[in-house]
Amino acid sequence: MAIDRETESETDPRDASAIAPIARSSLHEQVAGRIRDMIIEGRLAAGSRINEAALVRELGVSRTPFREALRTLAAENLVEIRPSMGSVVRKPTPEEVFAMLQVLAELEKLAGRLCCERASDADLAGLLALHERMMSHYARRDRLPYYKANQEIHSTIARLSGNPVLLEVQTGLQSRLKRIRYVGNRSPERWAAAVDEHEEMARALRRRDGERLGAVLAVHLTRTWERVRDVV
Amino acid sequence: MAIDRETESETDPRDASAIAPIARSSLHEQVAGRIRDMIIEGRLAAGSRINEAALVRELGVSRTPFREALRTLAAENLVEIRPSMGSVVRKPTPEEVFAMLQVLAELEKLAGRLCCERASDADLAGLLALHERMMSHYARRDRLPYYKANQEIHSTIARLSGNPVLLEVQTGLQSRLKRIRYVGNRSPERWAAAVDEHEEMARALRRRDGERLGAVLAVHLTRTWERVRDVV
DNA sequence: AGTACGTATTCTGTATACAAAATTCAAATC
DNA sequence: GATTTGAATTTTGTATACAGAATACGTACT
Repeated sequence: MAIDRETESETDPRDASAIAPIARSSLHEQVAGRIRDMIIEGRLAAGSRINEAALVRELGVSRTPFREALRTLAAENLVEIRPSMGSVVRKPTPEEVFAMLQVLAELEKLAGRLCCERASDADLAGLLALHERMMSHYARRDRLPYYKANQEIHSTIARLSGNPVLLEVQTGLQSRLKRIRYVGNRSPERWAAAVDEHEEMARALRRRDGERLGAVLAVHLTRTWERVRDVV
Repeated sequence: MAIDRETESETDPRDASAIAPIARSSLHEQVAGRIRDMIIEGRLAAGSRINEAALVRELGVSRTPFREALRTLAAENLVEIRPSMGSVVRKPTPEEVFAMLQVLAELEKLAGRLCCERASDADLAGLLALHERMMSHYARRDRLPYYKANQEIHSTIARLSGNPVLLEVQTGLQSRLKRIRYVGNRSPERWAAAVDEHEEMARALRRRDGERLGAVLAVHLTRTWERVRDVV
C-alpha cells in the first residue's frame, strides 16, 4: 500500500475564514505517522527488527525519507537504532513502564491543579462533556471509543493547564504507553475501577478543586500501573 | 573544520576488562552533537536560519547525515524544520521557558524525594562531594566550572531517583535551557542566592529529607525563572 | 516611484548509487 | 559433532543526482 501523495496536505475548504497556514506534510512525516500506527496496532511487534527494505517497498517511498522518519521515532523513544545493525521496535521494560507512569502521575497532578486554576468555564464544560461521552461509551462497553475518549480527556487536561511543555511531555509519554494501554486493562473489574476514578475526577473538576483533581489523577495513574503490570 | 572519521568510535584500549559494547557513533550522531554545541555556544543564534550548504561544507559531510541530524534536533525541540522552507534554531518564548522550568520544578521535586529514599549512602556522599566542589568553584567565582558542576548536580539527583524516564525528560529540558542558563544568571547577587539555595539542598540531602529536598529544588527552579526571565 | 508579474537562481525533498559493514552459510579443521 | 574460517549475500551508511518548490531579482506596467 503506497502512500498517496495527492490527497494529503490540501487546504480544508470548510474553514475558509480561519486563515491558519495550511499544514504541509512531507513524506517522512507521513511515513513516521504510519510506522507509529503500525507499532501501536502491533503490526510491528515490540522488540522486532524493522525490515527497512520491506517497509520501504510496502510504503512506496525511498530509503531517504524512511530513514529520516526512523530518526524521528528514535528521538521519541519508540524505536532504537543500533548503528550499522538495524533498528528495532523498542520494548519498554516493566521498570520503564512504571517509570513513565510515575512521571505522568506527577505531571498530571500539576496539570490538574493548573487546569482548575486557569481553564475557562467553557473549556471545563467541554471537558465534562467529553467525560459524559466517555461514560456513555462505557455504558455500552464500547472499548475503542472509550479508549479514545479517555486519551482525549487526559490530553485535554494537559492542554488546559496552559503549559505547552507539560502537554508536549505528556503527549510523548502517552504515545509510548499507547500500545501497552491498548492491550492492557482487559478485565471488567479493572475497567470499572478506572471508570470510578474518572467519576471522581469529574466531581473534582465540577468544583474546580485542583488539589483534589491532581490527587485523583495521581492515584489513577498509580492504579493504571497495577492494571497494566501483567502485560509488560 | 571537517569531522575526522578515523579517530572517533574506536575501541578504547584502556578498559579492555570492562566489556561494555563499544559506543559506535555514526556521522549523523556526531553532526547532531556538533550542531547542538553550536546552538549552546551561540554560534548558531536562536531564531536564525540554518544554512545547510554552508554547514555541510564546514563539517565535511554530505547532506544525508546532516539532514538526519537536523531531524533528531527537531525532535528534541532545538530546531524547527519548516517543510520546504528551511530550518531555524528554535527560540523559546518567555512563556515556554517558564513552562519548562515549571515542569522541571515538578520533576525535580519528585526526583529529590526518590533520591533521598533510594540512593545509597555512597551515592549520596558522591553527590555531596560534587556540591562541595561546586562551592569551591564559587569561592573562586569560577563561572564555567561552577556552571558545569551545577548541571551535574541536578542530573545526578535525577539519576539517583532511579527513574530512567525522569532522567531522560529532565535531560531533554536541561538541554533546551542550556543556552538560556548560559547567558543568564549574571549578577553577583543572583549567583549568591542560587548558591544559598544549593546549600539548603545539601543540608536536606545530609538528613535524607526527601520532602525538604524536593521543596527546595522546586523553589530553586522558581527562582531560576526570576533569574533568567530578562534574558529571554 | 511603486506595484505586479515572470524568469533566474537557490534551496529543499526524494530517489538512487555506491562503499563499507554486518550477517549468513558452508566448507574445513580440530 | 562442535568450532572456526572465509567467501557470498544482505543490510546499512553516506554521497550524489535530479525534480520541484521557494526565493530573489529584474522588467514592464500603471
